[in-house]
Amino acid sequence: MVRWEPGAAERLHRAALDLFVEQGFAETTVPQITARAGLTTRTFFRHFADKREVLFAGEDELPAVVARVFAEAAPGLSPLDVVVEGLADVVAPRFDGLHGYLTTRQRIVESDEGLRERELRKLSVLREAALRGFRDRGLAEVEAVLAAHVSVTLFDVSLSRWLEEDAGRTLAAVVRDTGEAFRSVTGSAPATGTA
Amino acid sequence: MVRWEPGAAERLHRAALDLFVEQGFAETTVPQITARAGLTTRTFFRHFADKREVLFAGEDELPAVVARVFAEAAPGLSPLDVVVEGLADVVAPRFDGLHGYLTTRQRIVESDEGLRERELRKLSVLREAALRGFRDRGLAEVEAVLAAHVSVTLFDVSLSRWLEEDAGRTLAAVVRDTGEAFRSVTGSAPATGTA
DNA sequence: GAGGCTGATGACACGGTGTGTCGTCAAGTA
DNA sequence: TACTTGACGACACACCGTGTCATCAGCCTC
Repeated sequence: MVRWEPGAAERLHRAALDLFVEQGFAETTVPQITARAGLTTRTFFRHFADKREVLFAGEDELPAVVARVFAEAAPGLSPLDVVVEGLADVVAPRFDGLHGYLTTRQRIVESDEGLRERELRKLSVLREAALRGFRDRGLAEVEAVLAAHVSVTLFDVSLSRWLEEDAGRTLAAVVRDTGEAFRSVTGSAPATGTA
Repeated sequence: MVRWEPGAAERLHRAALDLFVEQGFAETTVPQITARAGLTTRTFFRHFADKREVLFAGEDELPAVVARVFAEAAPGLSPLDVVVEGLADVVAPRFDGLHGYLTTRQRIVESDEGLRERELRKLSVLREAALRGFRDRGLAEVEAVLAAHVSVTLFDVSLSRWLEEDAGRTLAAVVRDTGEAFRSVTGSAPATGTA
């Protein structure tokens, strides 16, 4: 006989999400989550650093994905091309099946200041990964920093736009579209990519 | 005879900053701060929403400054020129006398994850102010969003660079320099401003 | 298969955060 | 003098997050 039901982390995750949707994030306490999952409060904090972290589980792998973007980028591309092509080809496909989940998740995050803070911090971790990538490509420090900011901007804006759309387009398509809008608003030269 | 010494908020602010420098942010408790300021714990939370907010007091006025940037921007300028000129002429002068204070403040913020989260959230409030400004200038939604992101990037990067420098340059000079670097890394057309 | 090890969980205590509520009292106002 | 307004003290309290130790199923080893 098993002493505990398996999959504690996943049960906590589902219980937490259900409660966040039912009654709001701030109004949900950790004891409520663990009661629904059949565990103790202490166990919750063994799986998640804090209450907010439930909504960001599994995002730890994204920096590695960013690293792969730079590993696979052609040598001659401009910084902007690296970002747009990398986001569209490497990053975006990882999100395509998650439109539904990410939409409800987004609604929860936007309902709470603390969650928005955490989300911005997660994006800044991605920015640091991109910064390393641009440094390795030989960009000067200031330019690498700026390129990293632009990368995260394009990712963030593209994801937001994609989630606002009911369905239809892929995230990759939105990324390319957002990239064009970026070139337009900054007066940048058109893509030099291997179109 | 006065019942309480005046300037409770400022006393709390000074006591908190001193303690943060002496023993670190996380290691400092609110009761420690209020004891040093000669007040009670409850009173601390009447002046600051939470412990972190001590380090962001007085920044509530920045969105209004951003609004002024757009109110004073010449009609024909490109989005990038609006940002660079506005930051250099309107925003930067407000910081010039604060290099010393902002440096120690920055050191504290960088020492704590929670503080970095809060700082990013404050920047995103500025971004929303810039977004309204670009919308009012008639930019399409996507382009306004991207321009707002770029604005905050230039502000954030410029401020960081300025604080890293010992002294010498004004923040406005760093802003213009960062703007040039941005044009370089994104392949943008040079400034069309009233040089 | 007996013993030992490991890893996840329960149980308990505890300091710190942030809020609700009520009482107190100086200062301003009529 | 009487009333009102703030700012603060005092107290209680729920929740957050952590440290610590006991427990016990499953696995490994000999």
